Amino acid sequence: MTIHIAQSGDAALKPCTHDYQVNCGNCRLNSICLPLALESDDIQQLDDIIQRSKPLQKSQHLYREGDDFQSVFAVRSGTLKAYKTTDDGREQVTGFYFPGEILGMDGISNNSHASSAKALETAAICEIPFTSLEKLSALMPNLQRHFFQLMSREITEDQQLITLLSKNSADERVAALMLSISGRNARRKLSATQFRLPMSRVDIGNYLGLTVETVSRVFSRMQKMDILQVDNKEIKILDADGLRAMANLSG
Amino acid sequence: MTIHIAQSGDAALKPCTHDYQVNCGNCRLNSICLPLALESDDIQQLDDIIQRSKPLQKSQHLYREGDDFQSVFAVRSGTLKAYKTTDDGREQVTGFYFPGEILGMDGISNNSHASSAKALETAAICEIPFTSLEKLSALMPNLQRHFFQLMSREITEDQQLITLLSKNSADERVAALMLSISGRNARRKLSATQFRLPMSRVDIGNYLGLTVETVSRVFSRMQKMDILQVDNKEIKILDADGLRAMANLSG
DNA sequence: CGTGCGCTTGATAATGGTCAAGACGCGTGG
DNA sequence: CCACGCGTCTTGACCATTATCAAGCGCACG
Repeated sequence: MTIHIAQSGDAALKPCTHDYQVNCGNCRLNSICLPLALESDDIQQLDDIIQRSKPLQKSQHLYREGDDFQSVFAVRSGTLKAYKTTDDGREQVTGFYFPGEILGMDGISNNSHASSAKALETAAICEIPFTSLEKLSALMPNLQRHFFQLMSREITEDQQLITLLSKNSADERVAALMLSISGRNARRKLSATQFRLPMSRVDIGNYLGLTVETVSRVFSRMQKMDILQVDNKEIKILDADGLRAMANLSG
Repeated sequence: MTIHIAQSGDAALKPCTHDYQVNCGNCRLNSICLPLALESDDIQQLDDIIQRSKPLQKSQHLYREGDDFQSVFAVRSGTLKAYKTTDDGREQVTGFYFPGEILGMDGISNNSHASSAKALETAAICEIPFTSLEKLSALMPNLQRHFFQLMSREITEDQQLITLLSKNSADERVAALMLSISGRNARRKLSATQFRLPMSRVDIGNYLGLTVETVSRVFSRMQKMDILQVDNKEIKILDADGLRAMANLSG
């Protein structure tokens, strides 16, 4: 994320160049991203259709609700949120996307994005033009299978969230989100117990169907119970079992 | 559904035969179901992989959470609910499936069904073995595209439900469900204003994240406001605009 | 050094849950 | 055909959780 600091002066003048070496073959995320389950020849073909442009700055949009759907996107670094705006102006966050995760698949059904996606911090993105992906999928059964699986996972994750919103208390919801982020960190070989939240309390509330105040109160409560150590966005899980107990997850 | 009444005696003895004539080509649902967007030659090929077995009786399961995933299913008649059971025994209904709709796609990601599906009334089902569908998709770009779109639609619908659960009041949730059922009826050329609910109040509550009592109270309120006429499961929409206003939907 | 935004905390209010009782409908069996 | 019993639905009274409103804190940034 901070690769450019030394030369940020001229990076503003011309497209950045450090991405030349990044490809699916050497990306450290390729074991959890789209290339998963592909042979190296196939990875090369996938790589050929992927477009890497310059990083998204914090609060920039990757796409907006209603935009024509052209591509799905893989997060290489940084974090994004996907959200819909209700017509009375409130915001429903439908997901947070960490490195190695794919977003934009909700645009396929109508050839138009059903939600907006915005960077929560500087983010590098791989763009995968969908028509190319479709053609490639028809040729590479493993890729087709994997993409079906990715979409299916999006469905099951949405259903998890549905259950969470419909059946769980404020404490349980926040605990579940903390566990989810912890698990996704672990998948990327980062600390499962200590991390910085990329999103604001408002975003958390809009994701979990709670108000900022409630989210804040839950964090305070967890801190008082010595389950979490909360310092603004810095989170340290002190009692993972306690957190799991608090989440009281369904399955 | 009642085709067999005259000969139900021998239907119990051997497999029913009236299904012989049903195929994707002549199914009256083919304009809203999987064959949509296929040429008639292609429809024939799709038809060849589809299996039609004897109807599911009310409250029988089509599949259960954790079952091996083999197929996705299209509803030909009747209605099903998909649901997950939380480990404290409560039930989260994740969707209702009417004729022409596809279910089971949440099983693709782990090769195991992430939810259970149960018939709310006698239901005829088309079973589509997934490996065959995958192979066929690789050969028929339109089919691949259409299936991607179906999965994407499932995602956007789940996200609608997420927003509903997270942002809307009990009144709004029930109104939105009534409008959804009304619209799906219209798509099948049935009455948009008068229909019989196939699901119980409990199911509605478990879908909308409400208790039975609240659902019942909302129906009473709507009746009092002359928006709906409710006679147990028989619903008549008296004031569609009022209902839309009450739903206060986001988009 | 002020201004603003994000976060926290407190007091109060409302929505929906819980508990309880009764009505209605339906299938079963006498 | 009616009585019974069970499951589903409705209605009421009360309560709990979370939203709302309001105020204050702290940090970043101009």
